[in-house]
Amino acid sequence: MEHTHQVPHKGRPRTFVKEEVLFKALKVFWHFGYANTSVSMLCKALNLSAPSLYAAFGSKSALFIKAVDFYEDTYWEPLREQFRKEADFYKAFYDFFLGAVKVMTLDGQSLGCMVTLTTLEGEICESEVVEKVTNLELRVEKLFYDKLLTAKEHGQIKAHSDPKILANFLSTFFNGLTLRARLGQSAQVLEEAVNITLKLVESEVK
Amino acid sequence: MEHTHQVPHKGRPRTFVKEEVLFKALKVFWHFGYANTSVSMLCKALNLSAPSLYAAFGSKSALFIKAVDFYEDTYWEPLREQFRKEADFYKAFYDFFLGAVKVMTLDGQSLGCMVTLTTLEGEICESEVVEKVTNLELRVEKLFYDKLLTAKEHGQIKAHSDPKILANFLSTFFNGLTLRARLGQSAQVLEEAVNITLKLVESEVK
DNA sequence: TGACTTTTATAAAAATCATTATAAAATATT
DNA sequence: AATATTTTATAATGATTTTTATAAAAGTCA
Repeated sequence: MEHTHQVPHKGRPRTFVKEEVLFKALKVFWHFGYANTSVSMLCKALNLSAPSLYAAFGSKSALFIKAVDFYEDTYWEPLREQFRKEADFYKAFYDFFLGAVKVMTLDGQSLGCMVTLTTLEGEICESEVVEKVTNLELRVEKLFYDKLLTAKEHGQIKAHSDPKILANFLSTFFNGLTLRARLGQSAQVLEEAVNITLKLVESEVK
Repeated sequence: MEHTHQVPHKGRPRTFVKEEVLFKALKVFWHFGYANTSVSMLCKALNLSAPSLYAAFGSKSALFIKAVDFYEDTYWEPLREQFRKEADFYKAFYDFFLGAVKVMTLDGQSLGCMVTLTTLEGEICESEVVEKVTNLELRVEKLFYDKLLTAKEHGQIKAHSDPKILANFLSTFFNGLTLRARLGQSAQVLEEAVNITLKLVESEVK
C-alpha cells in the first residue's frame, strides 16, 4: 500500500495524480489490448513523458498489472460479491450477467472483458501478464460451480442436474457474451441472450 | 485463379511450393493472431527469405487474407455446407458444433476460430484485414437464423419460440466455444458444453 | 541561502517492425 | 553460348518498439 500524500514529500512534486493516470491507462489497455498498446500511445493518452511513466509505474507490464487490479476491483469484484451473497441462485446469475453486460458495454463502447481479451493474446505478452490474466479467468467458472453446488445441496436444483456441466455451460455462455460485446453487439442484444439463457437453465433445473 | 505449373515457366524456379507455405503461414497466424505475427516469424516458420515472401504473396496483409481464404475453404466451408443441407435442424446444429470443436482443437492445440480471434484484434490491423474478418464473422449468425426460420416454417419448432433470439443465443454460445477453446479447454469439455446446450434448446423448442 | 531529493523534458539507446534495393544464381528461350 | 526472366541471399531502409541517460526545474529541509 502507498501512503496517500497526506505527508508532504521532499523533491519536485508530481504534476499528475497517479490514480487518474492509472484509470486512463486502464481504458487504453482495455481498448487496444496489452500487446497492441504502445508506451508512446500511453504517454499521449496520459499526457505523460516516458520517464515519468517509468518512474511512477516501473514498466509497461507493471503498469498493465496495476491497471488490471484496478479494473477488477472497480468493475468485477462488486458483481462477484453480490453474486456470492445472493441466496437465490437464479437471481444471482441474472444479476451477475446483467451487471456484466453493463461493464462490457460501458460508455456505449464495445469493450468486452479486459481480462478475457488479454488472455487471448496469450504467448504474445510477458509471462507475468499471462499468469495474471489466466488466474483471473479461471475464477469465474469456480464462482459459478460453487453457487450451483450450493443450490443443489439446498434442493433448488433437480437431482439429475450436474453442477459441473451447468457451470461449464454458463461459463461458455459468459465468454460468448464477452466476445460478442467486443464484436459490437448492443447491450440490448446481449441482454436478450442473457434472458433466454437463464430461461433455458430454469426449465432444466426446476 | 493461378495456373498449376503444368506449363514450364521461364526464370529461376521456386524452391518452395506456394500452397505448402500458405498452409504453414495459416498455422502461424492462427496461433499468434495477425498483429502479433511478424514477417520475420513467418520467414523462419516458412523457411523463406523476406523478398521471396513478398514476391510470392505481395505483403503481410495480402498473405494473411490468402491464408484466411484457405482456412475458410479447408475447415469451415464443409461444415457450413453440411449444415445447410441437413434437413433436421437439431442434427444440423449438433454436427456443426461438434465439427467446430474439432477444428478449434486441431492437433491438440488451443486454437479457437482464427477469424473470430482476428476480429478481436480490431483497430490494430490494416483496414482490409478488418473488413475481411468482420464480413466472415457475421455469416454464422445468419446461417443459424436461416436454419431456425426454416425449421419454424416446417413446424419443427414451437410457435412461441423466436428464431432471432435463438440464433442470438446459439451464436453467443458458439463464440464462447471459440474463446474457451483458446483458453485451453479440452475437446471433451467443449463437447459436454455442446451436449447440454442442445439439450436445453431441444426442451425449449419441442 | 544552500544542500538534498525527486520529477521534469529532451533526446538517444538498442531492438525490432514491414518493406525493398542490389546483385548473384538458376532456369527458359533464342 | 548469349540473352531474357525470375528467384535467390544479403543487407539496408526508415519507422516504431521499450527503455534509459542527461541535465534542468521545482520542491523540502537544515
